Amino acid sequence: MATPRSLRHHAANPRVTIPDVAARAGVGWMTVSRTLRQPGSVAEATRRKVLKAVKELGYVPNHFARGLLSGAAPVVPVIIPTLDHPVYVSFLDGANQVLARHGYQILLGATGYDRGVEEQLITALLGWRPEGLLLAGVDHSPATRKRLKQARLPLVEFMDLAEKPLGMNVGFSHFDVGKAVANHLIQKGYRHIAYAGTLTETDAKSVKRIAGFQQTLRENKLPCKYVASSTEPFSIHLGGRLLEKLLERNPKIDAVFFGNDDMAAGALFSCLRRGIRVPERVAIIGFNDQEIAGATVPAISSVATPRRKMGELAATMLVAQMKGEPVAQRRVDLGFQIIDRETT
Amino acid sequence: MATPRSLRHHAANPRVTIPDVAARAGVGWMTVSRTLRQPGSVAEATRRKVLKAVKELGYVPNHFARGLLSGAAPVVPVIIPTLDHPVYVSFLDGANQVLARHGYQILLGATGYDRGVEEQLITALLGWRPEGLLLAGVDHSPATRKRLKQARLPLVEFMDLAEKPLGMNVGFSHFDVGKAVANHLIQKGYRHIAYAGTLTETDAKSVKRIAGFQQTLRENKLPCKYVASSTEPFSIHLGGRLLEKLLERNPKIDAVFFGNDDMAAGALFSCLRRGIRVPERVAIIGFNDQEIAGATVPAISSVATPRRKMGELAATMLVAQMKGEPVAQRRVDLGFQIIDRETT
DNA sequence: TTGAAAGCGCTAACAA
DNA sequence: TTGTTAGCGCTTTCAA
Repeated sequence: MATPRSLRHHAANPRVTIPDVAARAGVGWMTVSRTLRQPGSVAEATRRKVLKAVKELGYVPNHFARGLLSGAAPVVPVIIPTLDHPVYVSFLDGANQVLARHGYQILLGATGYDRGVEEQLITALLGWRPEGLLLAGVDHSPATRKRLKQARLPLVEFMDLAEKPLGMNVGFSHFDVGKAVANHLIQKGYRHIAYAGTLTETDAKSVKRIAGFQQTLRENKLPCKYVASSTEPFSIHLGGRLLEKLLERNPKIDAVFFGNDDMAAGALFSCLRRGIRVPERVAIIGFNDQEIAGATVPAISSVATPRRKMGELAATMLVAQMKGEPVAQRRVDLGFQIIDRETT
Repeated sequence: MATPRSLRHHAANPRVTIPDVAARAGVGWMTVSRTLRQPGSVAEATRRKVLKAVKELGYVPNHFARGLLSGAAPVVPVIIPTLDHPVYVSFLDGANQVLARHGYQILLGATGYDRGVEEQLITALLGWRPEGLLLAGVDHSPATRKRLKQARLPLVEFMDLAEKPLGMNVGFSHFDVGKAVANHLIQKGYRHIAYAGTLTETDAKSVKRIAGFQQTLRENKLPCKYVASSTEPFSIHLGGRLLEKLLERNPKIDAVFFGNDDMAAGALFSCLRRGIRVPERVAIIGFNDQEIAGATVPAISSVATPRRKMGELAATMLVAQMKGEPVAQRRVDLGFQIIDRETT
């Protein structure tokens, strides 16, 4: 019986298989397979013939057949909310470096900050029987948690810290970031401190950052209700608009913590254009310490977060566990660092 | 015979299979398969039992088995030089949106601008029998070209324009960008015009851009040898250093075309810090029109390139061909646009 | 050093 | 409406 037509989505490539190579090389079926896997156990002349045929025909081993036998594929899904944020891209890049070096391929999944999508994505991706999984964030739907537990595969949650990680965990505490930034600004003498950002209610990490931030303000008897947020994706320009809105509504505001450096930079540029002095009139601090923060004039204060390193470490830990090696620490707090520059 | 142990890389998840589900649901083998594929052809009660078992066991269909039957997988490798460049990330994001919507998964490949790596990557990725392929650039090694021709699968080369594309092609002419920028600067009255960037000899697109740029200068009897380049990855700070080097070596230089906006911004910031007037003392123009270009004070002139749209279009064309639909235009020139702002 | 046979999980055809 | 059979491409074991 030929391949069922209904599954043949399209007139495809001439699927070269081992028998094809064998025919071409004038050798037996198994000889080809063996030449490819254990070249040593095949006569020199035979091997040369086989390799020649492989090359001529452009034979590429079919991962499906292998995967079906082994029950697992050298792929690692990386699930992030969006590619439209340099932080996740840096993570991805770091992880890719390490995974590629170990022969793993990345399957990309972007959830758009939607838990439903995350759930579907994970289910679909699990169908590839990946050896491991890299998952952004530590707050997932119950269904997702259950699925992941059932799958029982090596996995690393990253970008945030979990009390009870599903598998391994690499990140830092966003709540602590909020606290640290608030304390920093208070120490510097600011008293009317605002937060500006996006996804202030959707993204668990933002929520935690804001919670730590506001709690600290409250503990210091300072107003903590100055918040500007937007449902549109963050951008440099949005930062400017958010700052303008904030100052308009509450002229007393003297410092603003932005959800990331792009928005902080936009706020700074807006001030530059409108002649608002930074930090004299209003202080600005960003988040993530992207390169732009250290480059502007004046340079923007920020919070350094180790995202590339996080990617490398998460991948390294995952690889170790996939290979069955012991992993010393299953939960790593990478910390963060406040970078005090010219805008605070 | 059990699964061969040597292929079992590790103690893995308890691979739930259709027979497992069938046993749990107390129904036959095929009934489960059918419930999943054609729910209509199964009795209501049976179906409920099956779905219940599927849920309880956390069954996920094994893509390998399907792939083995159909000979192709709903995955699309996207091969780019690096994730460390916003342009490729935007493309990736655009492509991912479209591909995800059509049920395709992205397999990520980063070549690091290395043709050898590109070749290996493509070979490995072809083993997944992807239905299609997205490939950055149009300049590939002969071996790569041959492999791709043999594979005979739908593919789109993007980011640049090819005379003779391997498959489909979406991009714009980097040579023309170079010409246009040179003409623009000449028209504005600049006479000592430099290029600054990275990968000036490695990346075919840079090479073409510079060629068009220098040819135009030459045609206008202007010096065309002012070039500053670096082998390190581009960055905002590098832009500053490159500009400083250029002005030091050739004080006559009155305009610089940067290989991207990050470097242009770095150059601008450097000028701001050192009190060099832009554009009076030196004009600056970037490339790609990233958001930063329009946001700085003064705003940076640049060349707008349609990278997200390119990703969406490339993916759309690919999907069409993968589904066997006709594709009107197999080679699309998306063009570019010079954005004249305050730095030129 | 090479060949033969079995089976990984699933689905399409056919039969009941 | 459900069960049976065969086979996708490959690797492993066992036999020659």
